Amino acid sequence: MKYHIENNEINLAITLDCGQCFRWEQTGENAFSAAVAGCAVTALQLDGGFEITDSADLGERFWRKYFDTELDYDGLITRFSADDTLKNACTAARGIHILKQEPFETLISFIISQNNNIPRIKGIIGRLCEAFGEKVAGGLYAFPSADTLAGLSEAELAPLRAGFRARYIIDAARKISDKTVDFEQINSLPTELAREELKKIVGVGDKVADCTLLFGFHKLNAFPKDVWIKRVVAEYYPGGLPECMRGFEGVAQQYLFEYARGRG
DNA sequence: ACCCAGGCGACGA
DNA sequence: TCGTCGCATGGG
Repeated sequence: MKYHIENNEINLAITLDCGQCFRWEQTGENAFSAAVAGCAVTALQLDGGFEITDSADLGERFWRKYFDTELDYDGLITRFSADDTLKNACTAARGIHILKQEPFETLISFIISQNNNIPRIKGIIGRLCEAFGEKVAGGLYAFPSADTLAGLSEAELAPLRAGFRARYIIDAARKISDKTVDFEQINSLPTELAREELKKIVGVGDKVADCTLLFGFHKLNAFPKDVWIKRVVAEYYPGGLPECMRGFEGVAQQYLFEYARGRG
Protein backbone atom coordinates (compact mmCIF):
# COMPACT_ATOMS: atom_id res chain seq x y z
CA MET A 1 0.00 0.00 0.00
CA LYS A 2 0.99 3.60 -0.50
CA TYR A 3 0.53 6.39 2.00
CA HIS A 4 1.16 10.09 1.68
CA ILE A 5 1.83 11.76 5.00
CA GLU A 6 2.07 15.50 5.36
CA ASN A 7 4.64 16.85 7.77
CA ASN A 8 6.88 19.84 7.21
CA GLU A 9 9.28 19.15 10.09
CA ILE A 10 10.71 15.68 9.51
CA ASN A 11 13.88 15.09 7.53
CA LEU A 12 14.15 11.41 6.67
CA ALA A 13 17.84 11.48 5.79
CA ILE A 14 18.92 12.63 9.23
CA THR A 15 16.17 10.79 11.12
CA LEU A 16 17.15 7.46 9.58
CA ASP A 17 20.90 8.00 9.95
CA CYS A 18 21.35 9.48 13.41
CA GLY A 19 22.09 6.29 15.29
CA GLN A 20 18.61 5.46 16.56
CA CYS A 21 18.00 2.77 13.92
CA PHE A 22 20.41 0.51 12.07
CA ARG A 23 18.51 -1.06 9.18
CA TRP A 24 17.35 1.77 6.96
CA GLU A 25 19.39 2.31 3.82
CA GLN A 26 19.43 5.27 1.50
CA THR A 27 18.66 4.03 -2.01
CA GLY A 28 18.41 7.32 -3.85
CA GLU A 29 18.66 11.05 -3.34
CA ASN A 30 15.39 11.14 -1.40
CA ALA A 31 14.64 7.44 -1.15
CA PHE A 32 15.12 4.97 1.69
CA SER A 33 14.25 1.33 2.24
CA ALA A 34 14.12 -1.19 5.05
CA ALA A 35 12.28 -4.18 6.42
CA VAL A 36 9.93 -3.04 9.17
CA ALA A 37 7.41 -5.16 11.08
CA GLY A 38 7.94 -8.06 8.71
CA CYS A 39 7.39 -6.19 5.48
CA ALA A 40 9.45 -4.33 2.92
CA VAL A 41 9.13 -0.56 2.99
CA THR A 42 10.30 2.35 0.89
CA ALA A 43 10.11 5.94 2.05
CA LEU A 44 10.37 8.96 -0.18
CA GLN A 45 11.12 12.45 1.14
CA LEU A 46 8.88 15.10 -0.41
CA ASP A 47 8.44 18.80 0.16
CA GLY A 48 6.16 19.15 3.15
CA GLY A 49 5.92 15.45 3.84
CA PHE A 50 6.85 11.98 2.72
CA GLU A 51 5.45 8.93 0.98
CA ILE A 52 5.50 5.36 2.29
CA THR A 53 5.06 2.19 0.26
CA ASP A 54 4.84 -1.03 2.24
CA SER A 55 4.54 -4.59 0.96
CA ALA A 56 1.92 -5.44 3.57
CA ASP A 57 -0.85 -3.14 4.68
CA LEU A 58 0.41 -1.78 7.96
CA GLY A 59 -1.78 1.31 7.59
CA GLU A 60 -1.26 5.04 7.70
CA ARG A 61 -1.85 5.02 11.44
CA PHE A 62 1.11 2.67 11.91
CA TRP A 63 3.42 4.87 9.89
CA ARG A 64 2.31 8.08 11.57
CA LYS A 65 3.18 6.49 14.87
CA TYR A 66 6.44 5.02 13.58
CA PHE A 67 7.65 8.41 12.32
CA ASP A 68 6.06 10.35 15.20
CA THR A 69 4.26 12.83 12.99
CA GLU A 70 1.81 14.04 15.65
CA LEU A 71 4.28 15.61 18.06
CA ASP A 72 4.92 19.33 17.54
CA TYR A 73 8.68 19.25 17.02
CA ASP A 74 8.92 22.91 16.04
CA GLY A 75 7.25 23.82 19.30
CA LEU A 76 9.62 21.56 21.18
CA ILE A 77 12.63 23.16 19.51
CA THR A 78 11.36 26.59 20.46
CA ARG A 79 11.14 25.41 24.04
CA PHE A 80 14.61 23.81 23.94
CA SER A 81 16.09 27.02 22.59
CA ALA A 82 15.88 28.54 26.07
CA ASP A 83 19.18 26.72 26.65
CA ASP A 84 22.11 27.92 24.54
CA THR A 85 23.82 24.55 24.09
CA LEU A 86 20.58 22.84 23.22
CA LYS A 87 19.72 25.62 20.83
CA ASN A 88 22.91 24.91 18.89
CA ALA A 89 22.15 21.21 18.95
CA CYS A 90 18.68 21.86 17.55
CA THR A 91 20.22 23.71 14.64
CA ALA A 92 22.57 20.79 13.93
CA ALA A 93 19.86 18.17 14.35
CA ARG A 94 16.79 19.86 12.88
CA GLY A 95 14.53 17.37 11.16
CA ILE A 96 15.20 14.45 13.49
CA HIS A 97 12.12 12.69 14.78
CA ILE A 98 12.25 9.97 17.41
CA LEU A 99 11.11 6.77 15.72
CA LYS A 100 8.76 4.33 17.42
CA GLN A 101 10.43 1.07 16.42
CA GLU A 102 9.54 -2.49 17.31
CA PRO A 103 10.55 -3.11 20.92
CA PHE A 104 12.30 -6.44 20.41
CA GLU A 105 14.36 -5.24 17.47
CA THR A 106 15.28 -2.13 19.43
CA LEU A 107 16.28 -4.10 22.50
CA ILE A 108 18.51 -6.52 20.60
CA SER A 109 20.00 -3.75 18.46
CA PHE A 110 21.09 -1.75 21.48
CA ILE A 111 22.41 -4.82 23.27
CA ILE A 112 24.62 -5.26 20.22
CA SER A 113 25.55 -1.58 20.29
CA GLN A 114 27.40 -1.73 23.60
CA ASN A 115 31.13 -1.04 23.39
CA ASN A 116 30.79 -1.14 19.61
CA ASN A 117 30.80 1.24 16.66
CA ILE A 118 27.92 1.99 14.33
CA PRO A 119 29.25 0.39 11.11
CA ARG A 120 29.98 -2.82 12.98
CA ILE A 121 26.62 -2.74 14.80
CA LYS A 122 24.91 -2.59 11.42
CA GLY A 123 27.00 -5.52 10.20
CA ILE A 124 26.08 -7.77 13.11
CA ILE A 125 22.37 -6.88 12.90
CA GLY A 126 22.39 -7.49 9.14
CA ARG A 127 23.90 -10.95 9.60
CA LEU A 128 21.41 -11.71 12.38
CA CYS A 129 18.47 -10.91 10.11
CA GLU A 130 19.87 -12.74 7.12
CA ALA A 131 20.59 -15.84 9.17
CA PHE A 132 17.41 -16.04 11.23
CA GLY A 133 14.82 -13.62 9.82
CA GLU A 134 12.06 -14.34 7.34
CA LYS A 135 12.74 -13.25 3.81
CA VAL A 136 10.52 -10.40 2.67
CA ALA A 137 10.23 -8.57 -0.64
CA GLY A 138 13.16 -6.78 -2.26
CA GLY A 139 15.83 -9.17 -1.00
CA LEU A 140 15.34 -7.92 2.55
CA TYR A 141 15.00 -9.91 5.73
CA ALA A 142 12.67 -9.30 8.64
CA PHE A 143 14.11 -8.97 12.11
CA PRO A 144 13.89 -12.43 13.74
CA SER A 145 11.29 -12.98 16.44
CA ALA A 146 12.06 -13.51 20.11
CA ASP A 147 10.69 -17.03 19.84
CA THR A 148 13.05 -17.85 17.00
CA LEU A 149 16.12 -16.54 18.79
CA ALA A 150 15.05 -18.10 22.09
CA GLY A 151 15.43 -21.53 20.50
CA LEU A 152 19.03 -20.95 19.50
CA SER A 153 22.25 -21.66 21.36
CA GLU A 154 25.06 -19.22 21.86
CA ALA A 155 27.22 -21.29 19.52
CA GLU A 156 24.68 -20.89 16.73
CA LEU A 157 25.20 -17.13 16.88
CA ALA A 158 28.94 -17.46 16.26
CA PRO A 159 28.68 -16.50 12.56
CA LEU A 160 27.35 -13.09 13.62
CA ARG A 161 30.70 -12.31 15.26
CA ALA A 162 28.87 -10.50 18.02
CA GLY A 163 31.57 -11.42 20.52
CA PHE A 164 30.65 -11.34 24.20
CA ARG A 165 27.19 -10.02 23.29
CA ALA A 166 25.99 -13.37 21.94
CA ARG A 167 24.93 -14.65 25.35
CA TYR A 168 23.15 -11.37 26.05
CA ILE A 169 21.11 -11.79 22.85
CA ILE A 170 20.09 -15.31 23.85
CA ASP A 171 19.18 -14.26 27.38
CA ALA A 172 17.09 -11.37 26.09
CA ALA A 173 15.25 -13.51 23.55
CA ARG A 174 14.42 -16.15 26.17
CA LYS A 175 13.18 -13.67 28.76
CA ILE A 176 11.01 -11.86 26.21
CA SER A 177 9.72 -15.11 24.76
CA ASP A 178 8.69 -16.59 28.12
CA LYS A 179 7.53 -13.19 29.44
CA THR A 180 9.96 -13.07 32.32
CA VAL A 181 10.21 -9.55 30.91
CA ASP A 182 6.80 -8.51 29.60
CA PHE A 183 6.66 -5.87 26.87
CA GLU A 184 2.95 -5.23 27.48
CA GLN A 185 3.69 -4.39 31.07
CA ILE A 186 6.69 -2.24 30.19
CA ASN A 187 4.56 -0.30 27.77
CA SER A 188 2.23 0.80 30.55
CA LEU A 189 4.91 1.35 33.20
CA PRO A 190 6.52 4.72 33.92
CA THR A 191 10.07 5.03 32.66
CA GLU A 192 11.84 4.38 35.97
CA LEU A 193 10.01 1.10 36.60
CA ALA A 194 10.16 0.03 32.96
CA ARG A 195 13.94 0.48 33.08
CA GLU A 196 14.24 -1.90 36.04
CA GLU A 197 12.18 -4.51 34.19
CA LEU A 198 14.48 -4.41 31.18
CA LYS A 199 17.55 -4.63 33.43
CA LYS A 200 16.47 -8.14 34.43
CA ILE A 201 18.09 -9.14 31.14
CA VAL A 202 21.78 -9.97 31.33
CA GLY A 203 23.70 -7.38 29.34
CA VAL A 204 21.09 -4.67 29.78
CA GLY A 205 22.11 -1.75 31.96
CA ASP A 206 20.83 1.81 32.20
CA LYS A 207 22.05 2.82 28.75
CA VAL A 208 20.65 -0.09 26.74
CA ALA A 209 17.41 0.04 28.74
CA ASP A 210 16.99 3.77 28.09
CA CYS A 211 17.65 3.40 24.36
CA THR A 212 15.05 0.65 24.21
CA LEU A 213 12.54 2.78 26.09
CA LEU A 214 13.20 5.83 23.95
CA PHE A 215 13.40 4.30 20.47
CA GLY A 216 11.23 1.21 20.99
CA PHE A 217 8.59 2.30 23.50
CA HIS A 218 8.58 6.00 22.71
CA LYS A 219 9.12 7.00 26.31
CA LEU A 220 10.44 10.47 25.55
CA ASN A 221 11.71 11.17 29.06
CA ALA A 222 14.27 8.35 28.87
CA PHE A 223 17.75 9.87 28.61
CA PRO A 224 20.38 7.38 27.40
CA LYS A 225 23.86 8.36 28.57
CA ASP A 226 26.47 7.09 26.14
CA VAL A 227 30.07 8.24 25.94
CA TRP A 228 29.17 11.23 23.75
CA ILE A 229 26.36 12.46 25.98
CA LYS A 230 28.50 12.01 29.08
CA ARG A 231 31.03 14.42 27.58
CA VAL A 232 28.26 16.94 26.82
CA VAL A 233 26.79 16.66 30.31
CA ALA A 234 30.20 16.99 31.98
CA GLU A 235 31.03 20.09 29.98
CA TYR A 236 27.70 21.92 29.76
CA TYR A 237 25.40 20.49 32.44
CA PRO A 238 27.54 19.58 35.46
CA GLY A 239 24.78 20.82 37.76
CA GLY A 240 21.96 18.95 36.05
CA LEU A 241 19.80 19.15 32.96
CA PRO A 242 18.01 22.43 32.20
CA GLU A 243 14.33 22.85 32.97
CA CYS A 244 13.38 23.21 29.31
CA MET A 245 14.21 19.53 28.69
CA ARG A 246 11.74 18.24 31.26
CA GLY A 247 9.56 15.44 29.97
CA PHE A 248 11.37 15.36 26.64
CA GLU A 249 14.91 14.55 27.76
CA GLY A 250 15.14 11.80 25.16
CA VAL A 251 14.47 14.11 22.24
CA ALA A 252 17.01 16.58 23.60
CA GLN A 253 19.45 13.73 24.06
CA GLN A 254 19.17 12.74 20.43
CA TYR A 255 19.80 16.31 19.29
CA LEU A 256 22.80 16.58 21.61
CA PHE A 257 24.09 13.21 20.37
CA GLU A 258 23.92 14.38 16.77
CA TYR A 259 25.52 17.69 17.73
CA ALA A 260 28.32 16.12 19.79
CA ARG A 261 29.08 13.42 17.28
CA GLY A 262 29.71 16.40 15.07
CA ARG A 263 29.19 15.41 11.53
CA GLY A 264 28.35 19.03 10.89
C1' DA B 1 50.36 -1.33 15.69
C1' DC B 2 47.19 1.36 18.21
C1' DC B 3 42.93 3.36 20.10
C1' DC B 4 38.27 3.28 20.41
C1' DA B 5 33.34 2.12 19.94
C1' DG B 6 25.59 4.78 21.54
C1' DG B 7 28.42 -0.67 28.12
C1' DC B 8 28.00 -4.23 31.20
C1' DG B 9 29.16 -7.54 34.87
C1' DA B 10 32.42 -9.03 38.20
C1' DC B 11 35.30 -7.81 41.67
C1' DG B 12 37.69 -5.41 45.36
C1' DA B 13 37.94 -1.56 48.46
C1' DT C 1 28.23 2.50 46.67
C1' DC C 2 32.13 3.57 43.90
C1' DG C 3 36.16 2.95 40.75
C1' DT C 4 38.51 -0.33 37.73
C1' DC C 5 39.08 -4.02 34.52
C1' DG C 6 38.20 -7.65 31.01
C1' DC C 7 35.46 -8.57 27.33
C1' DA C 8 35.26 -10.04 21.28
C1' DT C 9 35.63 -7.76 17.26
C1' DG C 10 37.06 -4.80 13.75
C1' DG C 11 36.69 0.27 11.84
C1' DG C 12 39.62 4.18 11.35
